[in-house]
Amino acid sequence: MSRSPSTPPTLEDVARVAGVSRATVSRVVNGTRNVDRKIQEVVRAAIDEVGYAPNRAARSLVTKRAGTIALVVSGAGEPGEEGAFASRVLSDPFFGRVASGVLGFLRTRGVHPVLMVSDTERAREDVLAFLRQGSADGALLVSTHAEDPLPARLVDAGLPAALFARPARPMPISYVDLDHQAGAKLAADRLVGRGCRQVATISGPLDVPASQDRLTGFRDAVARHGSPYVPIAEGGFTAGSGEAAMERLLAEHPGVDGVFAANDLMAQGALAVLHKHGRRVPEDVALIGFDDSGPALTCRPRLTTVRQPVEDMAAEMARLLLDHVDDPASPPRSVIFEPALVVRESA
Amino acid sequence: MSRSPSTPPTLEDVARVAGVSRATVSRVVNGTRNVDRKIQEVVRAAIDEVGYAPNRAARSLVTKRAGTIALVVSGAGEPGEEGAFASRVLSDPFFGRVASGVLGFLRTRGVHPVLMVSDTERAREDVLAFLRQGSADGALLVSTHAEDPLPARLVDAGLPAALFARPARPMPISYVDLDHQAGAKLAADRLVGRGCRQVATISGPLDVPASQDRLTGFRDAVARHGSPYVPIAEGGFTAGSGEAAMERLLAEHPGVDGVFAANDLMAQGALAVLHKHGRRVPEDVALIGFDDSGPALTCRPRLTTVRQPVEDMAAEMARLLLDHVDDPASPPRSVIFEPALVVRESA
DNA sequence: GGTGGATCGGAGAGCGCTCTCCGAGTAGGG
DNA sequence: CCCTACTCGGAGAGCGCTCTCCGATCCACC
Repeated sequence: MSRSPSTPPTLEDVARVAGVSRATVSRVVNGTRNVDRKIQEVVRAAIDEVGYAPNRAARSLVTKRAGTIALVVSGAGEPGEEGAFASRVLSDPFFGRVASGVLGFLRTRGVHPVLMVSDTERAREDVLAFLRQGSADGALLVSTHAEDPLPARLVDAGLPAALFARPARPMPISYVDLDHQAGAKLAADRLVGRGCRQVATISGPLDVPASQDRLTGFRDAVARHGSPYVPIAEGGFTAGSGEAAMERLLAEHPGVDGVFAANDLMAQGALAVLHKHGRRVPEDVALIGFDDSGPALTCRPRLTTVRQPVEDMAAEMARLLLDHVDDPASPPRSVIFEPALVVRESA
Repeated sequence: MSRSPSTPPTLEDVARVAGVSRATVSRVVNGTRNVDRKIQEVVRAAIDEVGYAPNRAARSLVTKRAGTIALVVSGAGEPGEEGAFASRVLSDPFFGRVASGVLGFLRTRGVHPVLMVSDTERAREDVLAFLRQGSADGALLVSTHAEDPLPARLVDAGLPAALFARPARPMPISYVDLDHQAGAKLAADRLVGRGCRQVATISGPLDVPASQDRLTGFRDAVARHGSPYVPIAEGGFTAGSGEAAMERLLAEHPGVDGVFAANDLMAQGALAVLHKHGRRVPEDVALIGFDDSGPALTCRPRLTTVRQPVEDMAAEMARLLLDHVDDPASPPRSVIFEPALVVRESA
């Protein structure tokens, strides 16, 4: 127990100590078939005695399962920005919630995710190679922009995968998503309900399906309240882009009294600009964000926002992938989650 | 090329197509020994033709290398908070920067990190088991609290590891760290230099070495300027704890005109409280944070803060680990980085 | 007491790869 | 022309595991 041999103990060692065959030890370890009670105890004692841990490589060589999946953050770095993409995305609390949800689910199944960033063609090849060489059984994909070629490549290669959001183009792949339109409607109803007469929106990048849905959902809901026109300023999901968008909105529509930002970070930026211009929130301008992330709580006033159940969605995504890995013949599935309005001070 | 056989191509298949032996293909793939030019070309053509990718499990079975390391976020979840720890840490932009630095370095070496959270005894066992079964060649550890037992356990088990911060108790293990005292001195000098007469500090949890260092570094530097007493409010590195700490400070020392918060999140909280009490920043109270993270930039006024080169540190940590994995006989090493003051509006 | 079936342990093949050892070929020196 | 030295491809063992097949044992039932 205390002596540490140069080489870790193997099944063979356990078998010798327990006085049984390798196969029997394997059966005890994996719980396959019936093994006599007494023999089980002897084997378990032997395992403890030698400090045995099954060798992952040997096991997956024969089972053809890695017991690992890839958690891929996919997107396009600006050429030459070298790692800035990784930094930006990984520092985004939204990704933290996704990772946390994935981890929370996977730990119940004893599998661990490998973290990968695919922001260049080279990196995409790495991901594909990683999966093809059996290092991971499948991929969980969180894309940050619409034209990501990786999902299609995975489908073409027949590699199991699940996405965090509906792909830009329809393809046979599992995904989880939010009913973004419903979320935007929640925001619109709240804004109009509290008496806003001139609402506007700071949208996300319009090539992202989620941004489009939030925009059309917001527009439709506002239209249903009788206002056909909604000023838009497009942002990039960052605080800085939210500031710029708010400035534009204020310049072009000084009378705006209600703003729906397509995420909290942009709402935070908008808030700063509103403060700067002496507009009180929510008295002069009501503001609603999206995501219910950290910034929503640290803002003053705290943000009224649309909450997506990100952790639950991420867990479900992991479940979809694992199910597909277990039964490769099963068809792709999608699960859509419902958002909820979290009312705080800003609207 | 286009037909997809039920089973992926192996070395054997490549060898057959190329008309050489398995060994030769292996040599070409791995670049070991000399192989005749022409044969190399034939082999490479065959590899492309069959779409060969070396099987990771088979390879690591014989090389006894996983080609993977574990990136462990270690800390104590409050009993029963179930996954909240993971969510909190992974959403922390600081961790995002660490992950990004690690990833940036590892991708140059073709290794990928497995993300693990160890917040319970069970989870710690998982990490240990994961390493002992050879699923990863070593561990990168980011601890959030001082009494983390994992580093010692890794050392005892003889498993390669590197820490992101100096361990609470000295032990033979590699780590990178910041010269926290120097960072705190930077803040103190700035505060005193701009004329603050009554400075105070919001410290991190005092059982964390980094917090202690920042506190003593700040105290010493202020003392060197002639003020022996520095009011302290202990926080927990969260925005909420920063708010509470600032409230206490203001209640007990209404005349405070300069505050050093041990991280940006707490500074952000302090800022909100300062606003609430009608204190202008930096005119009435100058405020300095630590980390130069996202919140520092999104705050208004933007935070003057002490920047740690987190990405560089994380990359170095990964390098230390990989070096140790390559040469297990090499002694543990530590690398200390220098902080820099980033001057913005808050001080 | 004989027989069929169920239960459960052991033997051994083989997963895909690396690497040592061997031997064939070539070249150079005496 | 022979012997040594060096280069480079092939054969084959073996990494640690799972799993199929086989055979031994035991029991129930006729």
